[in-house]
Amino acid sequence: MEFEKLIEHLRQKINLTENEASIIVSKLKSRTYLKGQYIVQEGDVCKYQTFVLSGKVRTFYLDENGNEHIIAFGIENWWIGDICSFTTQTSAEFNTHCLENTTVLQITYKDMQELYDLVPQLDRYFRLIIQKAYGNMSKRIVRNHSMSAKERYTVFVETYPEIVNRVPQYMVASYLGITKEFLSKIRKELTN
Amino acid sequence: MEFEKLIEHLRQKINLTENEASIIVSKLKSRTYLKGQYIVQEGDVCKYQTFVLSGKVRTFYLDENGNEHIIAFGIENWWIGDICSFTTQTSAEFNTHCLENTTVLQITYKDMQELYDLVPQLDRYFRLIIQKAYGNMSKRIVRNHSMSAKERYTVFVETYPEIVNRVPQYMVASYLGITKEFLSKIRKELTN
DNA sequence: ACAAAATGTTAATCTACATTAACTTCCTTT
DNA sequence: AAAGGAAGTTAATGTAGATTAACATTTTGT
Repeated sequence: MEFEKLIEHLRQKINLTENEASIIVSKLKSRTYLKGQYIVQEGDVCKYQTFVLSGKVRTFYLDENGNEHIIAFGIENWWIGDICSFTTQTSAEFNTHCLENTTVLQITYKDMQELYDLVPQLDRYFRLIIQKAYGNMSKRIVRNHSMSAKERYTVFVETYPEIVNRVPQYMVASYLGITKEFLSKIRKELTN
Repeated sequence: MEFEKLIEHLRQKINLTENEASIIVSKLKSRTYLKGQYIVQEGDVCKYQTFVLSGKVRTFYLDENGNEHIIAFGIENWWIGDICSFTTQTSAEFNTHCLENTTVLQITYKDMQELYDLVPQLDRYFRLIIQKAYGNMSKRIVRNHSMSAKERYTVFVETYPEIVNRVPQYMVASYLGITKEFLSKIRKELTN
């Protein structure tokens, strides 16, 4: 069943008794969003910790000039949303938007706090997950400062081949922090 | 005593019994590094989780052209080092270098794993710490993509006034991802 | 107190990438 | 299958910030 997919995912990092697994399952809600719908909107509080079962989303910031800046993509088996907003239950600065019909599992803030007390291993699981994400963010900052746009694009293609082919090019450009026109030029140079 | 400073710090986020506190204290080693010494060097494995009691450090990446890119500063009450290297016990890509004589508390990788089992609240503590750091990193990426260097400098000055005045300007420039010459120009414009 | 090193400034020139705008191709809806 | 919108391309021009190099100032070690 679909809840099992998350439990399996958790068990790659932590041990869970059957009882603990069923406690977690009891807090999960499954939901499907349609392409174009928002899971989190800027200004709202991010209500759920959200795990993607299938589909594809992007998390982006909208600046004062109305330009989008993509912070992250999210596909199968990724946790998504505005972590900052969720953990502090304050209004979100970021938007999480579905690029396809997307099926997710969600846990409310209150349930999540209870879960952390009922299943302490979840503290460990999320510590491990976020440690890794933090390491990746650090490296992304370094790359932004030390590499040219062309090099960054090449690294992105190698790191996330499954994303490059599934999202519009202009979103890859936004993720890399360049314009779609410049990415287009880079791609032309790379094919020659 | 100096170990108490860390315990107090932990108790701002989690509850610790006297027994748990003394278990943690039993794993701590205090050490002083001199100005100019390295706590972590690129290529070595980051051996310790390190908490700064006093002093000041920077963590930077050295690119292939020999340019430094500062990822983070670290002062009193901050955890520092190369998280990626520590958590995977693989060789570090980053260097952590003392800008002043710096006194720290350190826990080895092995002791840290034992501590997580003996004091499960530590999983929570580090989850909370890293969640926050991750949120800050996300915002830093957004600012790098959406704001001019002048705006980023202004935000930096407002956010970390205690750092701006205590580190050389060229390091602030490196942290912001610009050259020292350009930062000099920005500062001149801002004083007019 | 002095010399040497580290840090900071200025200004000219250069370049990676942005902006604009016109055009093409692809995708969706009916 | 036609039409309209979304996505991608091309090319000219503009600009934020890099590079270089010479010089000024501050800090440090002896």
